[in-house]
Amino acid sequence: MNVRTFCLGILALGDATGYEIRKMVSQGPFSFFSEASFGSIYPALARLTEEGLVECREEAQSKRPDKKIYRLTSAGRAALEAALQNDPGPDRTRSDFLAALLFAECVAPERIPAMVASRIAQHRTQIAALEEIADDPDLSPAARFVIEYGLQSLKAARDYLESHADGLARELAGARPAAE
Amino acid sequence: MNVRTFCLGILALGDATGYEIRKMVSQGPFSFFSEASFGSIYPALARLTEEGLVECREEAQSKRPDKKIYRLTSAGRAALEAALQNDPGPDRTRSDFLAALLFAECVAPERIPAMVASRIAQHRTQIAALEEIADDPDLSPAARFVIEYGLQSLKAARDYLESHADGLARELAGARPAAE
DNA sequence: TTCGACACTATCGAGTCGATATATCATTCC
DNA sequence: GGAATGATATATCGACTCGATAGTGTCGAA
Repeated sequence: MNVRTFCLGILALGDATGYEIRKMVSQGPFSFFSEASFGSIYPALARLTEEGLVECREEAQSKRPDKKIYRLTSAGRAALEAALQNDPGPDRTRSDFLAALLFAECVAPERIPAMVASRIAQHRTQIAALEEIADDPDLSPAARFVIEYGLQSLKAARDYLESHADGLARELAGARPAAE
Repeated sequence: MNVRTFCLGILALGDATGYEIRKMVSQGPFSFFSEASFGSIYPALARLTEEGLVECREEAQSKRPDKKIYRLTSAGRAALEAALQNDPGPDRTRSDFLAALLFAECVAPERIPAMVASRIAQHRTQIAALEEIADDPDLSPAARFVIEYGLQSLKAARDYLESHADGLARELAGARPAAE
């Protein structure tokens, strides 16, 4: 799914500005499984407007810069439906942490325990943020499902780190006892 | 972590051709948390060679196209160590599936149960593939740790889908009973 | 009163993806 | 026997996306 389709989808949930779309992607219920920067959102919205899939009404505000509020057209809704027909590609996880672990093992193994500890903390923060979102009683069934899904896999990852960090440290230490 | 650093890291584990790097990224122990296409690997290797961080020896093969085997130089190893100093950014999961679920809810809710079912199948396949890799007794401690980590979070996701798919379907059906 | 956070727009260069091209051999299937 | 497929291996190109940056104004806090 490209940013284009993503914008269509978010606008299907309600009108929004580019700024709001960005906020949903980076903080809202979408935050843990998607990314999109202004550099892709604004051009996407511009092109979608050209093609008549979204409409834009400009709202001049006296106190702030103009708002451009985008709204899905019926052509846009049809395009979104079409895009949802083909089944979504596989999930892709990008983890610099795991990559760094593998590389560190052969370049700087002494750093590994600290890396794992720091990652556990990050996981806890992320879980807390998601749990806060999950508290909202107004979530739609699908939104709740998605958030719980993320929470479960995040917690599994955290639990794994917490219960196996020491084991890894021991193995690493054991493999190169001369280093100490 | 960019493809550049990624190549350095993989070469730290052993000499390789561009093709082999690609295979490790798309199939090996790296497959579930990283991606990189030829379009980024080859330019990265070329630049790394220019900069003296990797060396390339060409091996003319009679029956196949020439192999360009890349090897990390000591400068390359130093660069990798430096890159591993700054702690890795947060993990990012990109899930078109979850996005599609949220969008489908308001555009084509009747498709959701099929989408979930298809995703469960995909998860099982992915888990089986990872378990096969995990069977290798020669895995280094860190590699085993990384694979187990992936396996745990993948299984948690699968379990969640398996045990909550029906609930979601029921809620969806309940919310729009007139559709049936 | 200056500082930073927020709301809102937008662009640019560098990096990356996905498709495609080229070529040879091995295997498999009809 | 021959055709199709797929693995090994190289590499490029256009389109897309990221991350940084820039501008402009409000508001609250230090």
